[in-house]
Amino acid sequence: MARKTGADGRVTAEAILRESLSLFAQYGFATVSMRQIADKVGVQPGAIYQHHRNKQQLLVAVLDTHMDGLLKASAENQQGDCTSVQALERFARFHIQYHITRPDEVFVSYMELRSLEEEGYALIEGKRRKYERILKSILERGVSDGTFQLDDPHVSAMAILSMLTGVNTWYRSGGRLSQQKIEDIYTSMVLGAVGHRLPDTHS
Amino acid sequence: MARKTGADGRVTAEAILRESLSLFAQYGFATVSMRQIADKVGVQPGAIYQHHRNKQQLLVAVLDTHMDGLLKASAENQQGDCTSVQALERFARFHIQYHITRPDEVFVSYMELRSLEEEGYALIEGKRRKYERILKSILERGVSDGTFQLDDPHVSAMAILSMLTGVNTWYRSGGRLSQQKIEDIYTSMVLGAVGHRLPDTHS
DNA sequence: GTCTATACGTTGATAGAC
DNA sequence: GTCTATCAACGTATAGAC
Repeated sequence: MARKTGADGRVTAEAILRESLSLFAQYGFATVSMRQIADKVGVQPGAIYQHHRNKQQLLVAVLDTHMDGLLKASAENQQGDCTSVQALERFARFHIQYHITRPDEVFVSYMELRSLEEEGYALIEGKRRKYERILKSILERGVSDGTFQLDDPHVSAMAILSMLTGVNTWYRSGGRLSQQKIEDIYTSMVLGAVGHRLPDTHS
Repeated sequence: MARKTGADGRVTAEAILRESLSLFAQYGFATVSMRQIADKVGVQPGAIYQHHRNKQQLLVAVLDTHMDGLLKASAENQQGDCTSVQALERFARFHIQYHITRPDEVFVSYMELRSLEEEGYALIEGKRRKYERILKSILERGVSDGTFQLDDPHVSAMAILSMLTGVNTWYRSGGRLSQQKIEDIYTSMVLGAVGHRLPDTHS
């Protein structure tokens, strides 16, 4: 049969990433078939292989797109001079904002690390480490200028990231609390956890 | 061919749960086949259906076993009178100890919630909520007796649980830090996050 | 770039012998 | 309770026409 004339490759490419992300988030990478993705995009399964070598590379592309977006946005967020407390607060608010508004991307990025084979894992894990280092640097600065009290910047960074990213396990938009309020609570907890006191958020 | 004589059903049943857990942790529920499990156990695929109605019920059994163990151990840990600070510290140390020594169970319990169908999900989620409520109660007590400063016990409980459970994403036994030290660091961060100060853990 | 058609392995689950 | 044998459905990926 004839091919679909007038089809735009870039549109298809974007649709593949978008629908893959959505399906992976809903059912998990292992469960989703190339057929399902093709159906959602509106092409035949074989057409996906025009854009990605195989299913594994499709997953890598999805995760890599997310990590690049995160690193770029976080770099923009961290520019400008500020104290270590301000930097930590800014980081915490940024992280929550970015993650809370992208539940699918975040979910897939954390859940499907295990589905990555060696090469893709190294790529994504490298970018994740780069992001973690941003927070670790802030903590180290706060320790050396005496603002924060903590024993181990690396462990504290990991703990804080787990705590912040955890919002996504319970937050649903339109819930009891505004996004602003959630940011406030988490920021206050993060500052407390590193041994810094806010004047008083409890009133 | 003849059946394997002298086989003990209870031994097989335990082996199925044990090997399923291990395989689910390593490869993910969706990826693991009944054949793989049967191979590890040393039986034929059909034999598993003597113990579990289908693959889904096998997953439910694995997760339910974990949740029952967690709830039982946590109930034992929380008995006896103590202040709210002591209760929180005891909870934090318990949670880390329990989770850090059972990486597979914890990993599967968090990752495969999505693989549960309605009925099984309700069962497991109910037990998870029950566990969360233990921490929430401790926080509420600490707020009402003026020991903790926090705005929302529910959100704080979720944040603390994310932080504590997060140890499992980076901790590997035999690493740089002793388990005791890790407990100390996390406990100190938890107490800080709820607005309570330790004398000085930084020396 | 997209299509149809298809190769070919693997899946969950069942039937019936022992 | 375990075995062998088997089924129908579905998986990824490729080949070659248009």
